[in-house]
Amino acid sequence: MSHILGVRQAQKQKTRQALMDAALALLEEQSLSSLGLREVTRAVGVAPTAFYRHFRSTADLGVALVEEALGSLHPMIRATVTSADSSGERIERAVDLIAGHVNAYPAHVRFIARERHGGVQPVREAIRDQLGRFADEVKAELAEDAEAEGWSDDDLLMLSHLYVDQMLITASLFLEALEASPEDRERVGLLATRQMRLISIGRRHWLD
Amino acid sequence: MSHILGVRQAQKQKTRQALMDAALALLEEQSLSSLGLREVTRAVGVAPTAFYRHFRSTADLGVALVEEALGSLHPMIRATVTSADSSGERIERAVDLIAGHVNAYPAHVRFIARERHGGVQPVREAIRDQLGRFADEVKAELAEDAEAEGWSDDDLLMLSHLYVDQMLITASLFLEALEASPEDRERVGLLATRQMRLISIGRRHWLD
DNA sequence: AATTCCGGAGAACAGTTGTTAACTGGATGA
DNA sequence: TCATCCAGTTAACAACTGTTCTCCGGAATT
Repeated sequence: MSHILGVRQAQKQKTRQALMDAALALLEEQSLSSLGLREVTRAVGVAPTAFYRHFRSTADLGVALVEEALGSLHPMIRATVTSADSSGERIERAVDLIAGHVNAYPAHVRFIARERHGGVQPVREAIRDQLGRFADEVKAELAEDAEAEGWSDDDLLMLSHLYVDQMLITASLFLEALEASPEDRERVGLLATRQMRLISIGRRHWLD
Repeated sequence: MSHILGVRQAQKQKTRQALMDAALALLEEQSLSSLGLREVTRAVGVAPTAFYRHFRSTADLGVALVEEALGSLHPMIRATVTSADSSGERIERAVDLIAGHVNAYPAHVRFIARERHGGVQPVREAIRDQLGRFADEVKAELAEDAEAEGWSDDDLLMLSHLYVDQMLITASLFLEALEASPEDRERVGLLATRQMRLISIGRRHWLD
């Protein structure tokens, strides 16, 4: 996977990552469409023109951030949804996964929630594509379940989107509760768990 | 309700509304956090300083837009959720209401979807408050239903939030499909209907 | 009819923005 | 070792931003 990079390429990737990190930090208090290129380079400590060595524009940077934020998440989602044990345990595992991810990468989660409907079209599209892939993968997992007997492809995808959207809503709620009391965060977890459970109950009786 | 305004106050409200309309139009291609005050006044055709006669800042304008976009929606939601006939018909009515509203006020819907998780805190809070009120009202309607027998207040509110979030997701999908083919828009409607139906099925079997 | 009020205009302010061009100096490959 | 490459720098550009202060003219009040 990892090539042995020369000193030059390593340095380039380092500043590129620094630009992305700085942007992500700045985006906690604004939207991508108001993020200035000079603002980012100033935070990193490089000249404004250095930005162009890595990105064509801040929108371009945003697309790269989408890849960073969601690209590595696919195996985790698959692993979480798979799990052949009880449905209740699967839900708890999913909620815990989300809570843990929000704790570990709050800026990434905030960025995705913010720019999913944000003012920069290419970024919206990148997020939509990634979420669409999530839905496809969840669908593939659901299809292998015994409960999927008799379900049409269309209905499976419908349910998958419901789950994916619910995951995002839950992540956003955990994010809001990040600086709140532990009891509040626990309450968010319980709320999300019950909502997922209700959806799963609907799934179980869908074919009645 | 409506006072008879003097010429002066009428003119003031007129330019205030013009500022809000221009801002809403400009926000179709960017986020509020990048909306400049001069940009808005230029679009209206007034001096930049005139802006301050109406709003302290663009964030302030945003809060006013939230009120305009969501404030008048409460009675509609109540009326749609009430309706004592079949659950299936109620869902279809709700989806139609959403589709119609998106067609009638696309810029408002886009604004809410965009700024709900956007970069301007006061606006986020204003939207959160309004959506919270929606959830409370939906909950009150659900509580009067016969199916609410044995439901805890907490579970009713859980379900209400699920419904409200689902409405927003649906509105956002309709928005994306606004310029798509009529078949695509119909597909969005069917998807949303089935998702709402699945949630309603989950509701029916919640107490099992 | 005389006075106050006030929404909007005008000019000016110091800072900021994206983008260009030409450059430097160390890593790279022959 | 020497020529090439290229990430990052410096300087300059016109255009733009939010905000202040001063002023105007017509509506509102007395």
